[in-house]
Amino acid sequence: MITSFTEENYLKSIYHLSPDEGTAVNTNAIAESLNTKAASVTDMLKKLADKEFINYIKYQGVTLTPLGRERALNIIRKHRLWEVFLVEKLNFKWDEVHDLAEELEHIHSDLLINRLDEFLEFPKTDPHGDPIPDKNGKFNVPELIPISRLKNETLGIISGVREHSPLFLKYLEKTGLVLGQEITIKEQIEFDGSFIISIKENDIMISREVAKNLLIAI
Amino acid sequence: MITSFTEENYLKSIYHLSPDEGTAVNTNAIAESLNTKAASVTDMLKKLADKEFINYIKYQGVTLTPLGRERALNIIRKHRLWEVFLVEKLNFKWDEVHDLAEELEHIHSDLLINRLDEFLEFPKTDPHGDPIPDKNGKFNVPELIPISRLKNETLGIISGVREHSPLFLKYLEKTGLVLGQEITIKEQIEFDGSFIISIKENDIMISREVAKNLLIAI
DNA sequence: TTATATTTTTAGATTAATCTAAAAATTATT
DNA sequence: AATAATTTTTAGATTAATCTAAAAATATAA
Ligand SMILES: [Mn+2]
Ligand SMILES: [Mn+2]
Ligand SMILES: [Mn+2]
Ligand SMILES: [Mn+2]
Repeated sequence: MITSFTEENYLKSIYHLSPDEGTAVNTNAIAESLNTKAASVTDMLKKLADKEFINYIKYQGVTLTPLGRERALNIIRKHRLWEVFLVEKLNFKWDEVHDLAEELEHIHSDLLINRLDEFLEFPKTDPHGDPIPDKNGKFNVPELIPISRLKNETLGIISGVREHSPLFLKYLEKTGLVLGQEITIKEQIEFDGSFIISIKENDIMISREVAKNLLIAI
Repeated sequence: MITSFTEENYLKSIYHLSPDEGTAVNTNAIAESLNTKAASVTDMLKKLADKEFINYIKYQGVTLTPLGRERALNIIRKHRLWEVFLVEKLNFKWDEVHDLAEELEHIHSDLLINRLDEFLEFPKTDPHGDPIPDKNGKFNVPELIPISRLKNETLGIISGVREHSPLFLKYLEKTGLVLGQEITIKEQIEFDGSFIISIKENDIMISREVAKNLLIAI
C-alpha cells in the first residue's frame, strides 16, 4: 500500500504522540503537532483507518495497527539515517539536519535506505542520540535520565536530548554539552531549580529548563 | 519563488525538449513526455507563465525564460549529482539510479546539493556521461558522436548514451560497452546497418539501433 | 444530575492537479 | 482559397488535502 507524504506525516505524528502501545492519541494533539486543524485531522483519520494503518473509533482517539506502527518506524528509520549521513558525510551541524531529514524521509526506496545504512556502517543512534530502528523495525531504547532527576555527585555521559530545536542544540554545542561528553552533577540551586555541573574540570551553571531536556546515561 | 514537485517536472521537461534556446516547445510534446493530457499541460503552462518561468503565447508553444532555465538546470544538477552518489557511494548500477534520482532531485536545499557536490569531489559527468551543471548552472557539452555516424577504422572512447532505459543500459553492461571503454569501428553491414566494432581485442556485432544510441568521444 | 465547557465530527468551500468532451485556432491538403 | 486534419484551449468535473463555521458527543463542574 503506497502512502502519500501527508499520510506519512500523520503516521509519524501518531507514533510520536503514543506514550505506549495501548493508549489512544487525541485528534487535537495530532492537529497541534502537525500545525493543522482538528477538522482536517478527522478527515485524514478516516482515510488512514480505511487503509488499516490505525484503529479509529469516533470521539475515542486512535492507536496504530501493527501495519501502521511498522510504517511509522520505517519513516523514522529513514529520518534518522539521513540525519547521520548529513552530519557524518556532509559536515552538517546537529542543529541543521532536522528539516532536511523531514524531506528526505519521504523518499520511497527500501533498497536505498538499506544501502545507506550499510554505507554509514549501521549506526545505532542518530546525531541527537535517538535510536535508529533496523530494517526489521527493531531497536533498543537506552535508559536515559534528564539531569533534572539526578542526585548530586552523579557521574554520567550526555547521550540524548528531549528538545530538538536548533536554538537549544546550538546553545548546547557552544557550551560544550555535546553527545559523549562526561559530566558530574555538583549541586542543585533550590531557588530556581538550576544546576551546577562539572564538565572538563570546569563548573558551569545550567538552567532547570536545560536540565530537563538534557539526557544522561549513567 | 517556490516550485512544486509538479512544476519542477514541467520545467525539466520543457528544458529537455528544447533543441536550442529560441525554438518553442509544443503542448503535445510536453504532454507525451510527462504522460499526461494536453489539457492539463495548458493549465500548467498558464501557471508557469504567471510565475515568469516560461514565455507562453497561446497556440504558439513555450520557451523558458532565463529564470526558468536556471531552475531547470538546478533540478538537472541535483538529478545527476544524486545519480553519481548512488553509483559511487552506494554501489548502485547505472541502470538502477534514474527513478530514484527523479525523486531526490526535488529535495529543496542548495546547501545540501553543494555539500554533496563537494563530497563527490565535483564530478563533471553523471553515470551516463551527461554533464553536471555547476552551482552557477555552467557546464560544457562534450562533442560526442553516435557510432552510427562514424567511419571505419575510427578509434574512440565510449562516453555517453542517448537512451537511458534500464534494458539498454543492462545490455551495454553485459556486452562490456561501458563508459571509458576504448573501441574501434571495423565495418558497417550494408544490409541492416549494423556495425562490427572491436573491443578489447575482440570483434563484436551491434545493431544499428544500438549504434545510434552509443556516443563516442574521438 | 443537570448545566457548562471542551473536544470532535460534519457540512460545505477552496485550491492544486488532473481528466473528458467540446470548441477554437492553426496547419496541411485539395 | 476553401476544406479537412491536427493541435491547442476552454468548460466543466473529480480527487486529495485543507479550511471555517456549525452541530454533535463527551467530559467537567455546579
Ligand atoms: Mn530530526
Ligand atoms: Mn534526530
Ligand atoms: Mn537520470
Ligand atoms: Mn543520468
